[in-house]
Amino acid sequence: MKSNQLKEVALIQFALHGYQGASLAAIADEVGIKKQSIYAHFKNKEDLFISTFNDSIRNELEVIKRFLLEKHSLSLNEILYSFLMEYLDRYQKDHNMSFFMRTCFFPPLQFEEQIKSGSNTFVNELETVFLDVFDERKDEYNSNIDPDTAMLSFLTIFDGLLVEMLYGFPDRLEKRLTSSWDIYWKGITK
Amino acid sequence: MKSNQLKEVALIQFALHGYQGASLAAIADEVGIKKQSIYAHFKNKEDLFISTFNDSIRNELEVIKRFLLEKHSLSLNEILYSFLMEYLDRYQKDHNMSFFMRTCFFPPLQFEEQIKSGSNTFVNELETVFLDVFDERKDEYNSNIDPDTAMLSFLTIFDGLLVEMLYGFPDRLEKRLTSSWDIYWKGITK
DNA sequence: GTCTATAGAATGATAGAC
DNA sequence: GTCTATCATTCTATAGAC
Repeated sequence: MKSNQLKEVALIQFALHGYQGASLAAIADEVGIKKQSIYAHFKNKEDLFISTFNDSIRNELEVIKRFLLEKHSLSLNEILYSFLMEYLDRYQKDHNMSFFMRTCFFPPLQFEEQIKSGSNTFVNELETVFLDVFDERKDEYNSNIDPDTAMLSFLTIFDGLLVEMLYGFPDRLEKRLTSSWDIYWKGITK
Repeated sequence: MKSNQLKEVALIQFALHGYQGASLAAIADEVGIKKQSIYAHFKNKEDLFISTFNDSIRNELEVIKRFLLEKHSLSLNEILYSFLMEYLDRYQKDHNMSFFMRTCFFPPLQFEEQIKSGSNTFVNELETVFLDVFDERKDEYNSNIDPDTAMLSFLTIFDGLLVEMLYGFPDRLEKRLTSSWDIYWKGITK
């Protein structure tokens, strides 16, 4: 379907240049049609953008849930650490993360409310699925620590590593990952 | 000086709308001149942007160094925790952080190298000044932990909280701050 | 240093033929 | 559903008067 193809290309263009920086001409060009033909599939640029954003939320949650399902039989330590590594690695290959973060962190002001609502749904869902992980594995970390606390502090480190990834220095990211994990694991186990 | 005034307004416009989304007309308008008059102060839009960015790095480092100087007599625990709180609080009042993060995380592609060089300088300097803090206070946390590790994992949490701040839900940020701090402090002291 | 006038290109969008 | 033709608007930028 051509509208999906348009959304795929739009995702990359919006990720690279932002909403205002991405032009319909460039998107159409890469799909192999004229920019006017886009209007047969989407009402306007705003419509294309919001459709792309809604897809990207779904996609992002799906990737995370599939990961946790795959790793379900592993230990807490293995699940969490491999999640950090695999998710960070994905950034290089998949523009969905980049688009999603750019849009949530710095939304075009005319979409602010819609995007905030979407990102709120996303983070709530993310916290819920990770809380499950910590709830099911209470025997693998200090029993004095609330699962909610363990989950929230893990996700904060996750976000912090995303920032370092955005800065774009792989060596530094590597050092931050091992250091953060070292202190975090000490923190929830000792 | 009018060129400083232009940079101040440009900072806000770039922070809110990004490089492509901010127009010279809007910037000039807010300063009270015509857009053509900007060219008496800056060669072009790129020049205005890069000048604004270079100022913002200097400003950001200055704020951090001044903070650490002010709090120099406090304990490690107090310094780090108050840094997190005061820095996050500043985001609401000062567009410099917003502009700086937006530019470093998602640079306009034509400036990619210059911005990467600037952000590299910034993060290196940030790590250096915080390493000093940890080096001078080795008696306040577990002696088995390398100061570098303690510093890097602290800055990762700091970045993670910045992300939560960008999402824009103050209640959730508050919970993440207390949870992360709880686990982090356990991690470096026990 | 600021203004008016203007160029030249690109943008999002619409109308209508096929 | 895609095309050509076209429109209105906006954008960065330059030239030259004051």
